[in-house]
Amino acid sequence: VSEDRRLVSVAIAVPVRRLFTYRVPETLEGEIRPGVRVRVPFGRRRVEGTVVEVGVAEPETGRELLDLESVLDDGPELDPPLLFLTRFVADYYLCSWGEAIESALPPRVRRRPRREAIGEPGEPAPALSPTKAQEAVLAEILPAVHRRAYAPFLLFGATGSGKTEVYLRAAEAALAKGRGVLYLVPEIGLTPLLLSRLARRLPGPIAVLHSAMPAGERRDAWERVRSGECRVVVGARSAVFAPVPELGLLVVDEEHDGSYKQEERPRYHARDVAVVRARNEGAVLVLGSATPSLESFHHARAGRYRLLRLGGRVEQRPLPAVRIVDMRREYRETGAVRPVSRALEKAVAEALGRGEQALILRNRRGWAKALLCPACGVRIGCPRCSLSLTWHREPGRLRCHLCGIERPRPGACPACGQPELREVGEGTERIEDELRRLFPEARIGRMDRDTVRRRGVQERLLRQFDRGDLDILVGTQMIAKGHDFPRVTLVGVLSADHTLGLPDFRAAERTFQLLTQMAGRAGRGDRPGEVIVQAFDSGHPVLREAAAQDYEAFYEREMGFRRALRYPPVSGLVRLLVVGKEPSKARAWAQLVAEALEQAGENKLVLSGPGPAPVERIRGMYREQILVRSAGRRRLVEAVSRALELVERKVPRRAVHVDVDPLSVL
DNA sequence: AGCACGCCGACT
DNA sequence: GTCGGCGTGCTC
Repeated sequence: VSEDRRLVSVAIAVPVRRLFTYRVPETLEGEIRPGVRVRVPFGRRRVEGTVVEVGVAEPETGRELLDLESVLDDGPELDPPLLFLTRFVADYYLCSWGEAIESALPPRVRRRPRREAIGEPGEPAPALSPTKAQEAVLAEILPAVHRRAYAPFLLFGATGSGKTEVYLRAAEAALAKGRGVLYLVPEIGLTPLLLSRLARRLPGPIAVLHSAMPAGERRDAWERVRSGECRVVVGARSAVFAPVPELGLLVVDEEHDGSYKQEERPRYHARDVAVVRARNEGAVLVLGSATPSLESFHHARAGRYRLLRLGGRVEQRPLPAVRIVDMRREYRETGAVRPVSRALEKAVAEALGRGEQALILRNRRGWAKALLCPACGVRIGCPRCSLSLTWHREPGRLRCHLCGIERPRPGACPACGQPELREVGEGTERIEDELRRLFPEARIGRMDRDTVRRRGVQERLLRQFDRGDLDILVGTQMIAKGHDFPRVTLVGVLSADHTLGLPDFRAAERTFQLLTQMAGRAGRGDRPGEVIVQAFDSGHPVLREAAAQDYEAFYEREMGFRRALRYPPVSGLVRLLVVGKEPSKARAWAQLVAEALEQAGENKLVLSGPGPAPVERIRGMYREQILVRSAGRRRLVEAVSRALELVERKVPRRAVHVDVDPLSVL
């Protein structure tokens, strides 16, 4: 097998985990090197790809190799560190290298007008003098920035403890050393407030990278980063691939946030990619959170990250008082099922009376989760999914939250003809209505996926609430993140325990994070805050730990459970979903996949399933789930990879969905 | 992912 | 008799 300078490996964005070999025509030889984007003939079409290796062996296909068609001169090229990083993504998350590269590149656009970066246009920043706690933390981070070597930190600090100031000072230090800064935030965290704060504090223009940005703008920002014009990048998930030259500092704010995980191929976790990138490129890594993921805290405990604690709130503001209301008792004592307890009603009234604001969380949208026939027990379900339809009073339709299908509300039970259907499981619409009834004078806003569907509505709601034009804001978890409302002194959480019952190993972790985040919303101004948590299972330890804001108690107890059941972070986890239109086919294929896993894992893997996924059917497709666990994550992924090769001929490729390190197994 | 081939049901 | 449904297979 001889190598030939004129043969190259090309990565193409198809879900086939292999590379394709092409011949380089003499005319293009000078331009070809790894990372270059090319156009190639591929089957009956022509596609774009990326040269990943020059001088490779001829593959053993009897046929003549095809020529590269052209080099995309306007296309970007990836530098070696980024090529290496995308290769890691492909190997670890089991996608093709081409798919990984595709998700790292900005969108291709034709003509693009230059747009302005977020520059220095604002007045220079009032550099706050750091608190004692911030100084102590910076005393660890800054020397690492000067050393110019990989150094990972977990910055553990409550909401309002001043993490951003720490990031800013670390960024200043990195920039002063001539190195670039990559600052990742969750989807929702890219607020104008944060951007202006960064722009006013850091020298030079800042690039913003976010997949919701128009293609042209994203492309411009990307070019500015690659050219070195912008040495600070702020962005969401995909910005982890920003082509920052000489990366010195990588910040992952709110590292526990689920939006860092991409829920489509390639299913990468930007935080975990960030860790690999920082290590590869010798950068300082700062993961920040008030409620670290169990993964990150576990790594810190094991000494893989340096744990830095940032103590109490700045300006010595007290933590809010958290009260848990037992809704079973409430029901016994009042004899009525009211979504708002007497205690919460009283507290809202008092807050409004003082001219203060209330934030009410109900993590479920719509009016009623389901319509139930009281005579025969039938529930109106989605025709394509194994899930009930949610009643939305606005616009007066039943809607499936999984597939989006809409139905009119039947006048009577479709099974027995009983005319009255009962509404069960109240959502934000219903809560808003209830609050309007209880507080007819109050100005009430609702923020959930239904009300913010139109562009700009979310910003408007937040602005109104911030200005004091609203007294109460009701909403789903989107009200929990990233906003600082100084006039909020009361936070109410309804059915705080409903997510605890989900058949998902991260249910408790997510509930704890949400409650802690919500508690952090109360009393950020000079007035103390109050949090009222309503729950049926009011004695649940997660609620008590969240009420006490005791992360470490939660961590220790939850780790006991993860250890016992061998769930992450104690063990690596891969989820395979085998999907088929017919349940018998899905089952048979899943069985074959499971057998291949046993074989490829040499019986060292722990398998759960195959069995029906918790949501058995979505969009008419039956879903069989297999969970695979093993102590060594890399070994686990390799075994899954081998198993997939083993079933290549027996199970249709499209039927198998693989999720490495899934956030949820629902 | 595309894109083609190929084999079974309702139409001009 | 054809149009077209989507299962299966391949892409240097």
